[in-house]
Amino acid sequence: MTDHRAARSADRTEAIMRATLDLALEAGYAKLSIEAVATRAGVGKHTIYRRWPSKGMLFLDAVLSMNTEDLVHRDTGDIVADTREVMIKATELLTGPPWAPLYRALLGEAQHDPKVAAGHKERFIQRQSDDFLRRLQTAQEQGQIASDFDLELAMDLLSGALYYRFLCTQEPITRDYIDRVLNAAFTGMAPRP
Amino acid sequence: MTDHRAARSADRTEAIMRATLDLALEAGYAKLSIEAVATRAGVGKHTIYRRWPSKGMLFLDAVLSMNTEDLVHRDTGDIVADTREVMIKATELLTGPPWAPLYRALLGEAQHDPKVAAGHKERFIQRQSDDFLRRLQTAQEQGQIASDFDLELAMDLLSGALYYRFLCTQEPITRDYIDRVLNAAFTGMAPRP
DNA sequence: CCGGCACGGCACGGGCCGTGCCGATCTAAC
DNA sequence: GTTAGATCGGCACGGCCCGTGCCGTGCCGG
Repeated sequence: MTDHRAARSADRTEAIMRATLDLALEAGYAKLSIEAVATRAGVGKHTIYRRWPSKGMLFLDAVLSMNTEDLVHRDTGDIVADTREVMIKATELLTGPPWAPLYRALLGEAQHDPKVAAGHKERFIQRQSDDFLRRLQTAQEQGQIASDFDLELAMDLLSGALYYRFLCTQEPITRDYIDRVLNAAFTGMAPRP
Repeated sequence: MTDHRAARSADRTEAIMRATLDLALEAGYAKLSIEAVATRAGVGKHTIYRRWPSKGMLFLDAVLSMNTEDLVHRDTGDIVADTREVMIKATELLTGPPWAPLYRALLGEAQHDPKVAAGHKERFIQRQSDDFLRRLQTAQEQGQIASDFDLELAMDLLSGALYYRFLCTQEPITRDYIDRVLNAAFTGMAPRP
């Protein structure tokens, strides 16, 4: 049966990604080596090189195999509340254990490897942005966002503040901070008469 | 004379950092090795290890040895124009040749090495933020920014959008984009009656 | 029964790590 | 002037990991 062959192959792939995440959590991404992954997964190095072209792409697949189905914007009619909900969930997921060091290492690797950067953008950022943009459009049509406001820029402002904290200042992102970001982005810096 | 000793030492330090930048520009940070730097600088490996604890910290010093004196906010009385000027200068400096790949690699390394992250934050981010915050306070006192607006958040919104583009989506940051960011941050997303 | 295919295991040359040791050079103290 | 100390470049080492061959095995499809 071909099913058996495919199933065996999928099992191996999953075992390799599992071993990758385990080792990365134990010793850090810097210490991660193909040899160690192969040994941990009970697999020959060829079996890894046959599936992934580099350590970065393997790590990308491993990290993105996590469940992100619940990072979807609901539509309760309140754009601020719905956005806040997803921002909190995303922050807790990506900057809390166990994913914080993994996601941080992934973004770090993306700065060194363009293929990892492209994969992350296409398979994670893009996916979240599309969903977010759809929700923003609905809100704009309902008059909850200024009709001439650039929605792509809204995403950059909101996401940017969180990523800036995560990647540059590396300070904790609290719920209070998220509230302040939302409030600031909606009210704007300009003085109100 | 002690001057001679200190001068020789400083010369070596500078030669090592120079060789580091040269090699990083030629072959990329990933290919950078202490051995190659030592050979290029005409120096023993010990001389490098005596000065820096890791490749990351050497690279941090090398990159930060660039001139950033001109990234200072002027005060012409127009906060938008002054901010725009620095945002453009900073973007051209950090995302254009020859510093783009170097600064990108530095941020990538900062995700793997906490000491590099701390050094970058303390010696670059903090320096820029302090200057920016001072200029924002003046503007707020003059009524160009809403009196109750969180100025730290203003920096996160403006800087965040640029860093998000640079590190996550890796799309070009044009002057038009900077203008749109400024405009969006000042007007806010909320509908205006 | 046999052909092919993916596999685990092993070994290889090569590169770089971080660390010792050596001899040369220069400084500072006596 | 001589000597003790510090710093240097050069060299070599064991160790780790890279990416790639090769071999023998077991499982599937024909």
